[in-house]
Amino acid sequence: MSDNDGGKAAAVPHAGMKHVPRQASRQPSIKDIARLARVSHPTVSRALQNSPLVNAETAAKIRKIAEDSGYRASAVARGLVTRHTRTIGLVVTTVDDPFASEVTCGIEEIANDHRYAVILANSHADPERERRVVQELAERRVDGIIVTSSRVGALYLPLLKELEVPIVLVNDQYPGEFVHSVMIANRDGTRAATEHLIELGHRRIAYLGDRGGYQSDAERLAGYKEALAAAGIDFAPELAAEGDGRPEAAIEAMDALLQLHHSPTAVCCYNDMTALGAMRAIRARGLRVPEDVSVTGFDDLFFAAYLTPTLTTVRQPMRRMGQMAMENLFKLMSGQTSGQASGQDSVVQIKVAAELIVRGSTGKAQKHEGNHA
Amino acid sequence: MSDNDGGKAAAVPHAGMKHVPRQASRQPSIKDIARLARVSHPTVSRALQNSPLVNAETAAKIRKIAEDSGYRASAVARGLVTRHTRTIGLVVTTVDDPFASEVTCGIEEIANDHRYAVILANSHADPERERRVVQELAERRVDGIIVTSSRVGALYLPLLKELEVPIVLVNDQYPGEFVHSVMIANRDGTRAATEHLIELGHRRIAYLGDRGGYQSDAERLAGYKEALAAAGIDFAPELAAEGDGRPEAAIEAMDALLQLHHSPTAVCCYNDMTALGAMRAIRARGLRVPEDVSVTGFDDLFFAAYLTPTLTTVRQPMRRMGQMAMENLFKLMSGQTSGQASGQDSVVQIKVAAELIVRGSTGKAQKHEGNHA
DNA sequence: TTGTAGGCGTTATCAA
DNA sequence: TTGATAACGCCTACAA
Repeated sequence: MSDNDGGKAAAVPHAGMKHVPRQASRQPSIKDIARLARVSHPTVSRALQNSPLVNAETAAKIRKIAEDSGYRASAVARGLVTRHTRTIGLVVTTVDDPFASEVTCGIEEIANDHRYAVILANSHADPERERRVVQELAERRVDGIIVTSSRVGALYLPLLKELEVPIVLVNDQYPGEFVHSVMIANRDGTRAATEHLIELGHRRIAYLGDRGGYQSDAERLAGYKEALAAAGIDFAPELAAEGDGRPEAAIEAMDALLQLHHSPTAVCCYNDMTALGAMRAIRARGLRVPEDVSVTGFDDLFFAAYLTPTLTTVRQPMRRMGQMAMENLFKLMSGQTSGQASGQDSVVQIKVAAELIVRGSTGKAQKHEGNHA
Repeated sequence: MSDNDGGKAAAVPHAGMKHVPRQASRQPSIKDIARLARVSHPTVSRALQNSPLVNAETAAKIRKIAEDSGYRASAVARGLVTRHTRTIGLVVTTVDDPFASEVTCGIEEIANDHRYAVILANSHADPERERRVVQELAERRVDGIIVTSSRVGALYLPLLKELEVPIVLVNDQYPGEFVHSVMIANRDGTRAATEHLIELGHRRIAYLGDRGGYQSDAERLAGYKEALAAAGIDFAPELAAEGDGRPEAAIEAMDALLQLHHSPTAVCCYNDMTALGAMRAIRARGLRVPEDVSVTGFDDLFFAAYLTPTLTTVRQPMRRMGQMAMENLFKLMSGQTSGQASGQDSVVQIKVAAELIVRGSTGKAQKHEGNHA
């Protein structure tokens, strides 16, 4: 008998049982069930997978026994032999960022539908840490990885090649054969927001960005510049400020803008969190939004419609983008297991449309405020 | 040779290689490394674990080879033999709830410090689904589970007994030997908030709760009632309304309160999201906060200090609570592996203090508004 | 200090 | 329809 425990399964702890309170008794294994049902373990395996090649009666009997004994097949053991874990890794800067948590929700939703588990890892926007967590995910043999707002960029390529795990990036991209992505139309978004401000008569418009060095920020800044250029307004470097994507830093940056000799009458923010800080800084100086300064955000987080005034912003379908990333990843994963060349020539880069939502934080420029310094 | 692949490791795919683009070549295994280093695989295992029982030179050589070949030990295989996965399961109602994401952050932080991975699962506040995801976590052989805002309550007990996995609940508790918890002092929190309103002269104070049936809500309602009773104010059932913990539902509920013949001059909300909706509803009727109606929240989410007016609320150290839950779980897990009776008589129920943060959304009651209907 | 042997709990591949 | 038997990749004795 090559059995591991010779019969002292959870159910029947005979032998040397002294008075051990609650022996950390193993969960029942497939062999325990097999013994109870008087069949071989492969049969149990088949029965539990509803294989047609097993007698209906014995299958029912087996399932009953398994049920009664609280048997739960070990995904660990299964993963070892099947070579896939039904697990994906998700790397976000930090989940307490509303953008990340919305995307995460979309991902989890689709993953869960397919009975995949999601391992969550925070990179804290630290490239080094990001690399480390990706490595750890690889050790855990995740079937795929999604990374949002990556900071690593080019550093990925060699790692990816090595990992041989499909990866999808959200709101970042890297021009390589291994990297697929889902991105919002950043440039279109801020261009639309800036055009809207221009239409309202603003000429002195600031851009309050993110110093994190994200591709998103570069693109949004570009969209802002495009709109200015199209309207014949010179880009004023002193009007391009930087926060870190969170309200606190935005306050400082906005305050500095307001202290400029010829301060802006409108500000196009990198995202809604930044806009939150900008609005606060504006009010702190006794100015009003939008009468004195108009503000636009980006993301359309849940609170945007609840602020006073409500926030004009560029909507990003975050949850949907998460879903798309996950669906995309599933495609890649199935393509890979089916022995296909892992989508070398089918790099998918999905671009999602951005939508300007006009609300109360933007208004007409004051007449008396000029257009040149 | 009992080797699995007879030498055709990732490095040397000889034999029948036709023109297969990129053979899904296995990641190198410990045996591959052993062969390359001309030692046995246990030696490799030891070297990689920095075991002192291996010659320093050979260890170095082995590590170099492992490094060069991109070897990453399989956590799956390791988990199978060590019987623990260095993985914990986290069940939240939904990660896009700011409270949940803050808690999640704290958990992930501590887990990551210990090189544990976190599997994220959303219950969507559905007891059935909650049970299902917990089962799945068990199949994946997580070493522990944390559940926030559980809806299952009593249903857990039998399941837990069966699972034999340590569990920690956040903001819910169940009086059983298997369930440990970290909770905020709900009752103290709303009592303090309500007392604050009473001190401001309010007598007609509403409570805007959560119909989800959470223990938190019951406790917060109790705290509100306590404060009223202490001040000799009768509890008016018509002033106890219910939302669902999100702004939209709160708008409706608040609006109904405002339509009461003798409407409230202040409202104590279940949480900040609810307060967000309440404030909007108040404004929608042309009333002002706090001049006409004062509002208090609960949680102190990031946006509370950025609203206009800023929100008076009960602070809950969410991230810290997540950390505590995780630290607690680690204690339970180590106690278990060390062969202890899994903490039967050491059920830990941590109660965290709530702190009232007074800001701008609460003000003195108007003189002309009476105190009885 | 190193190697041999065995087992962790599954699924897969054969025969029977 | 079922049962032996062999992996999967690692770790842990125990032996050398």
